[in-house]
Amino acid sequence: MSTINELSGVLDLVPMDDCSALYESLTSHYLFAGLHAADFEQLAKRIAATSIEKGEVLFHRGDAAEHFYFLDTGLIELNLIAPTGDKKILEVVGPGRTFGEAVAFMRGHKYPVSAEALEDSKLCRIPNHDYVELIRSNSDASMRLLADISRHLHDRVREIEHLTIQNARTRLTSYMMDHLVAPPVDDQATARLDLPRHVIASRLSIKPETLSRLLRNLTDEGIVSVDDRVVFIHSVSRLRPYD
Amino acid sequence: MSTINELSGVLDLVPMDDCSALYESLTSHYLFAGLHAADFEQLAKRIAATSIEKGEVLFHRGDAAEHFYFLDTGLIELNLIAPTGDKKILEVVGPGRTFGEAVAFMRGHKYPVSAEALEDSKLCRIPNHDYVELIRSNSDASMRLLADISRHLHDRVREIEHLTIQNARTRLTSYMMDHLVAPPVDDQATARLDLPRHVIASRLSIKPETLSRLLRNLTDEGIVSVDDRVVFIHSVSRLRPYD
DNA sequence: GATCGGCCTTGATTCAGATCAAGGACGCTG
DNA sequence: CAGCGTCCTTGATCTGAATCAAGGCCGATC
Repeated sequence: MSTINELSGVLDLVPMDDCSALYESLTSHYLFAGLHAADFEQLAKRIAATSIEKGEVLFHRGDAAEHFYFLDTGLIELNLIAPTGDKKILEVVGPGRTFGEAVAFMRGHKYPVSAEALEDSKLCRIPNHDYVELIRSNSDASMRLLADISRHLHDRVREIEHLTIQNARTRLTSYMMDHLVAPPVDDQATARLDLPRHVIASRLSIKPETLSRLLRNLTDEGIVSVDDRVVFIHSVSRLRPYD
Repeated sequence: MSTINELSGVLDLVPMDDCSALYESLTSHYLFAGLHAADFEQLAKRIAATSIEKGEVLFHRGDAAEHFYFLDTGLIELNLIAPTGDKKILEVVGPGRTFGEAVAFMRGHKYPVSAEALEDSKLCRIPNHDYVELIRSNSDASMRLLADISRHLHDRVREIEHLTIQNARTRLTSYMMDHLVAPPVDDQATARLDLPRHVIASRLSIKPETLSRLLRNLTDEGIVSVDDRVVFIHSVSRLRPYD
């Protein structure tokens, strides 16, 4: 699997300001919203729009990290890969979100994860250096970035909690509760499991077989009904007895 | 177990500037080193020195987080506790290090972990609000804090990697390599496991019995010799075959 | 509409690590 | 130095999830 970096000669890396819709959605992101218009225009000149196809790898873990990314359309997975080939999906990033922004401050400036497209995606590539220089003189933006990275940190702590003091079943039920289409009413709710089963399994650090069996158990116990990607939860309190 | 907060009436919360040695070590910490002397003096007025005994809990997960801490002497564990009572030690903090500083920027301002003293400890308590106000006007300090929190984030990602795509034995060997007394020479090295076994086990997310058995296996295989807290590694390359 | 190839499910079996249970080795205290 | 508690080790057994192995269910392609 080749990376964008290796291929950048043939990829459509266009200046971002050629693309006004993208410009709009970027400026409304909280990491850019605080910037002065003139400053952002300067930065925009260094931002490139690009796209990658499903299955392509945007960057590998360990690659030198010169940029972070804003996802316009599509879906990107951030993963870790074992020497044995086993893969753990840490996070699935959807449109309107950034990723890789914390790496700018890490020693060594290497990506700690790989990024691979789960679907054809459009994104823009923001140079770390220029962004950092910009926020250095903008304390509001710095505070937003601090909040952003702290939230990531908190999310990782929660993940470690799930992995260590909870089991596979609880991880699945947490995942469901995080993917409700609406808040529960009358102890009932509906969740959309809007990703392929094997992707959800990897996010939960289980095998697809185990995910399948857990869903079967919950169904047999009368707690949920599963219809393809939609899970109807008959009893939230039975699904999450310790909440 | 009661918290410092509940007990603060009886605890020796003294103004930090009464204690010049502590003052010294604080100013040399990288989160404070960048501050102007005058600014720091202002902040110091709001910093309180305190101490807690082994086994006491400094704060519980979920407590409102108004302060972060600098550890002067002693040892503090940051842990997560399951409803079942199982405990996972996320990190063991030693003298000269801070903890809780990322929480200032988290939504809700609640500690995501608990902090408990592994040994009698002396520390100082820095009010989040004052510190944030100070670094807001100091871009160098902001950048240092960003680097600090990003490093924590990276550490958590590495931990997730260990938990998901590696096994207990590999976690132990990584831990050993992180606790060498000196760089390996001639494929040999010495590690100090300077914590009680059950603490190391919890850090590695295994049971003490498993840790004991893993050390036995490594010994039986002739890879290490264990003498109480000192582990002599006869062959680093056999200990870590994939490095 | 037959064939193919992904993706998911189901069943049988295995395995890493947990749990349960029993000592052993100490450092303390009286 | 006897008695005790804490921590660690060892052995036997159990268990949650992985692995191995078949099918089943599509949707795509000719």
